[in-house]
Amino acid sequence: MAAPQKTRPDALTLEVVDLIGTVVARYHEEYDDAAAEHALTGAQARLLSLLSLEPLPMRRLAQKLKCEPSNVTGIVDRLESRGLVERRPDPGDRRVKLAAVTDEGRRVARGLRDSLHFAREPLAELSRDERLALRDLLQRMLGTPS
Amino acid sequence: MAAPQKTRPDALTLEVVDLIGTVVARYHEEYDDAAAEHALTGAQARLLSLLSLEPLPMRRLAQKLKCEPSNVTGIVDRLESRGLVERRPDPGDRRVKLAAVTDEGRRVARGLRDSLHFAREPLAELSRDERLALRDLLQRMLGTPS
DNA sequence: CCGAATATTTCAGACTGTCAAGTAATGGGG
DNA sequence: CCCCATTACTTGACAGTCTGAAATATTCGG
Repeated sequence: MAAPQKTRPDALTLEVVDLIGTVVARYHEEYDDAAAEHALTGAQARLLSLLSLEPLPMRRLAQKLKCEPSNVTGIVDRLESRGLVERRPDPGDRRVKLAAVTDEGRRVARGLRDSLHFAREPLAELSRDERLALRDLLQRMLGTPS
Repeated sequence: MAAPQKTRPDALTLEVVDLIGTVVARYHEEYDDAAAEHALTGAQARLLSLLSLEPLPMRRLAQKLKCEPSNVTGIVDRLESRGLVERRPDPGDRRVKLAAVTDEGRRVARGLRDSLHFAREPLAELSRDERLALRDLLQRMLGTPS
């Protein structure tokens, strides 16, 4: 794993990498479209989706979104000003602010998830067996513990 | 509008969608890291890679990057100020400006491509047969005509 | 030759992101 | 108990990406 062997990837690998690039592009396209339908940016949609599962401290949000906490402040500000998210004190630690979806935010998050599920359905092209095979291949590729 | 049938996706489909989300996240992470190694942003790296194949009019660049032409102006400006890209007149149409990589830009683009090929090697986990299977599944999923 | 269409740029504005500095609260050691 | 290093969050300044509208130059059909 350590020593980086810069061997030229073969044609097949390049082809697969290219296909993954296409998947990534399409995924984004559809994600951003779904977000835009609800007047959200991509970052706002991701944050809202995270919060729809459970309230989180700002710091945890930053970790999950892989960005600086100061950035999260702005995104939560914008969602809060639209009434989709609210800040609450953490009863256990007064330094902490918990971001939580409002009822309206939950509604929007649900709509977003539905658009996404429907939009992401290039998978409909595949049979159940093929989806199983694809799942296993992706898991192996990602080094998922099976 | 083609009436959207909002059938609930089954658990397997959700699982695959989730895996694809993970792939997308990892792809980005590695792409941005590779770009950062060369002091480029993601957008600059994408544009430079496009141009390393052939010079393109600003208009075409905007189409390929799926953004407004006015946006491309700024990205090319920044690359040009670093000597990685240059603007040339189009001999056939004086309205058009062709963006082209410089020698230095070509070098950086090559370095970028190499980092990427190496970085994107979660595929190394897969055997040749598995990569073949993955390629076919992705092609079917994307409905590739080619 | 004129006017519509096209290619690019410029500008204003919104959002995402970084970093550095500031405020508030926590908690452990003297 | 109090101090102070640490932690959580916010603020402000700045860079980059993106959009949309307006300005300029050029092309091209009639």
